[in-house]
Amino acid sequence: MKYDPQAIEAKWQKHWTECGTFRTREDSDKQGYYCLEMFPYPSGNIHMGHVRNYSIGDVVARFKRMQGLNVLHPMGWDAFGLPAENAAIKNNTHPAKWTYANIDAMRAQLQRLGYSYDWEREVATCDPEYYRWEQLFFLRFLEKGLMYRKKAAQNWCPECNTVLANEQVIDGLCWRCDSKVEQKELTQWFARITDYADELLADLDTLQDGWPERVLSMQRNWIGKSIGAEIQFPLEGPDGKALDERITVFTTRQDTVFGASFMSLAPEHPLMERLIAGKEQEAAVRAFAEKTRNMDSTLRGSDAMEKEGVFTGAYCLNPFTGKRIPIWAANFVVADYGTGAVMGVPSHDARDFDFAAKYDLPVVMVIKPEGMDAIPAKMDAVSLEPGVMVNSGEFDGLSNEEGKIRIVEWLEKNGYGKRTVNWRLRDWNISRQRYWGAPIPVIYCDTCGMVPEKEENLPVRLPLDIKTRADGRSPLPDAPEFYECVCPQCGGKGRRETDTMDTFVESSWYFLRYADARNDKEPFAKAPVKKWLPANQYIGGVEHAILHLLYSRFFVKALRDCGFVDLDEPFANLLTQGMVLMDGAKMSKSKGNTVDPTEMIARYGADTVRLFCLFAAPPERDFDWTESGIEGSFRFINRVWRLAEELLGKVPAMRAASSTAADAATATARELRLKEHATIKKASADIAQKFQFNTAIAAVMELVNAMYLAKDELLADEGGQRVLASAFASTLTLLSPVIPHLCEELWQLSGMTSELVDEAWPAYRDDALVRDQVTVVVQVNGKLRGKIDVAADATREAIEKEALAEANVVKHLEGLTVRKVVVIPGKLVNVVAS
RNA sequence: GCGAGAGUGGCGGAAUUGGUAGACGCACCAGACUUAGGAUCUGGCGGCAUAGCCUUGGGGGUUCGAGUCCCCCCUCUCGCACCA
Repeated sequence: MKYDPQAIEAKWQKHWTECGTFRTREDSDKQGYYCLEMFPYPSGNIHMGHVRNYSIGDVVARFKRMQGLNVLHPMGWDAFGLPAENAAIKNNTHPAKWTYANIDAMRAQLQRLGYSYDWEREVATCDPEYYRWEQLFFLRFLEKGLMYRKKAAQNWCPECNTVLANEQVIDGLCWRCDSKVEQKELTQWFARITDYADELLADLDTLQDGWPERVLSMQRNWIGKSIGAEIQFPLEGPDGKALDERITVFTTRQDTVFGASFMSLAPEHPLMERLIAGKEQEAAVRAFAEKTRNMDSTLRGSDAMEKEGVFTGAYCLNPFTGKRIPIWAANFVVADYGTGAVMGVPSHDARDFDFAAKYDLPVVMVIKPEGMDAIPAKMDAVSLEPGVMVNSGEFDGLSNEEGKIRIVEWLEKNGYGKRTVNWRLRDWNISRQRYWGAPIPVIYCDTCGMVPEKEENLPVRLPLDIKTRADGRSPLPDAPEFYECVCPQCGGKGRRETDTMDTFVESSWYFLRYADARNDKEPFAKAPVKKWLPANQYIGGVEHAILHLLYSRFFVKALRDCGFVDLDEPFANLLTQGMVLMDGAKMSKSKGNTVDPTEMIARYGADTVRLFCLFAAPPERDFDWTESGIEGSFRFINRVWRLAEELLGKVPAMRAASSTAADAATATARELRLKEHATIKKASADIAQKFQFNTAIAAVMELVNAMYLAKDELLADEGGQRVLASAFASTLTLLSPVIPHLCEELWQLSGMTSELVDEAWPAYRDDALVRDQVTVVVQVNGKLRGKIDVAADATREAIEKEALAEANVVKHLEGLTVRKVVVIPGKLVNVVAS
């Protein structure tokens, strides 16, 4: 009988659906296990990246199930977002229609792969039954001050016609369409993620064991905590005395403050106008500021940009010494980091050193490196070494680390500054000027100002009977049927907010909704969330290392503080799977190097596609899709199929349980039985400890190879047949999470009345792993010279004696004196001789 | 510059954590079966001057023994960055 994956897979998929095999039981007394994969954007077609992601997840889910856990394995759709709108415009349809059709198509594709999802918990974020809860969260966040509106320069993508969060601007370009991002002054809604900066950073330590170091480090970088001080430099008045007005700088090197020889301000600094007004430098500074402003933002942030500055004509005073310090406008000072002002210490900062050299500013050493005798009169290079404070008045002689603390104490005592922490993280702009998103539930009223929508009026529905605009701009501001409303406060005429929420808001909590997906009274009840979260395993691409994974962590903490959950972190363990490449490059439509999973399934079946995705490389690494590679996986599956056919015809004992030592009477039978148990041991460890599916599969391949070699001999007697049957049953069990359809079919053909999905994961028997003879390798001075077979329980002395007698060993010892013999029983002997 | 990860056959990748380097698969070669083989089965397959020698990016070191541990260097990938 030919292996017919299409028929087999259809049969079992139908069976699983009809029996509700993968429906998660809330009433089970088994321990729960939440296996979560990043939900897809419903583009209409799954790609190989999805197949890889979800195949990994499915093996984990099925494996944990077989280990006796009650598994929650849900799937849903990240269904709002721009592509739907763009596609709708292009194809003259509606985003909702397009999206729901895509969801249907992709659901069918995922089902065709045989994934063990509980489809009854499916969520689509564009469903009002989903986003109504998000609007509720928004209102509660608003109440708590975690959402707020502010006017500021924002990242604006002219192509997408919307603002972008900082996290969505990559090298000055839009993350989605690669257009150059512009700055635009707008009033926008922000989530106060910076309130959680400290906790988001600190809690990364609790994820140390479960998350990849790479992701932790990326998040640390992004949050960007730096500890230092704010120092206030009074401006110099016309009489040379200090004014009340001060320039505040942020520095991490307050210990070098005595070496400050210039002050540099961002050209956009708010004090700038005042400083230059009426001075002879005024025109020059203006021109410089203009030039800097017009500079390409990507160029301004690059190494290539020349560091330039212009003297403003104004001075400030060092609060420690009263020394005059010239104030410069400098193009390298970033207006929105720190305070937009930097004290220039050329002696101990590389950039300041270059700047001082260029404009001939003084360079004074204030930190003398350890081991240096005299303070050099002139510094010809920057010094970044730790050391002892010099030229620093009362602080002379302190180590610079001690100095940091003492300087801060002085600042705080004298009112010239304080210890401070500066963050790179900025609040999350969640407003989007697009149509296909969740409406922000607030109303603007001429009398009352901004008024939150009443909770009982949720959801604020996104109107579906509305035509999208050809230019991509949101139709909502032109849709009175949407924005015209009654002010919830005064009953007067109100106007709804027409911005929608960033789709990353939806994906920041979908994993909570899965725990209680059909609840229509509240976003989720507390009990199921407590039961299932944090998710035991989260699996997805590393491209979300910052965006989605940081937002979700923030969201959970904010929900916790609003009383919705009792949870600090959403994902206990994270696996970031590698990309699927083709000819060394990421598969992409523009490069034309894609492989369509649907086509591969039609040709080989889902099991083969799953097998190849898992076997080709360890999950976290990228792998190259190759035609011959998937052929190899198909060949292996056929090999298992043929082996089954052969055994089914000849082995009456296929139904037998695990073979016994008595069955394994011959050497070949003993070897195969040992191999069976060794394979169980290795495959279990590879999957359980490291999700190394590739080596687990390789081990089973070895077992199959061994069965091929042994079968003719073992088929001869009943004991041998039982050993074969047992090994084959183990093969099916071990492979079932990877290629479930084939295994289930062969299990049934073997006469089993149970189903493999309900079988327990096999356990190996220690006694089956015991050998009476073992091979020990013999080295002479670390070089392999021979092998000996000895009894497994042979003494060290016996092994040593045997080793020294081995012919090739004897030859290599000729003329040498044995100095030492290292014996590792069961492994090797190393004869040290000279 | 800072941070993280990685460098092993023609290729994807293994190596029980200091103990036979190259499991398993791909590609390739040979044999068997066959009317046929792009099917299947069996075997071979790092390199070389082949009783042996060399070999895990390069160079040192520790050790009876190093892909694995330590030091120095090189290359690549990713993230952050005139960040004060």
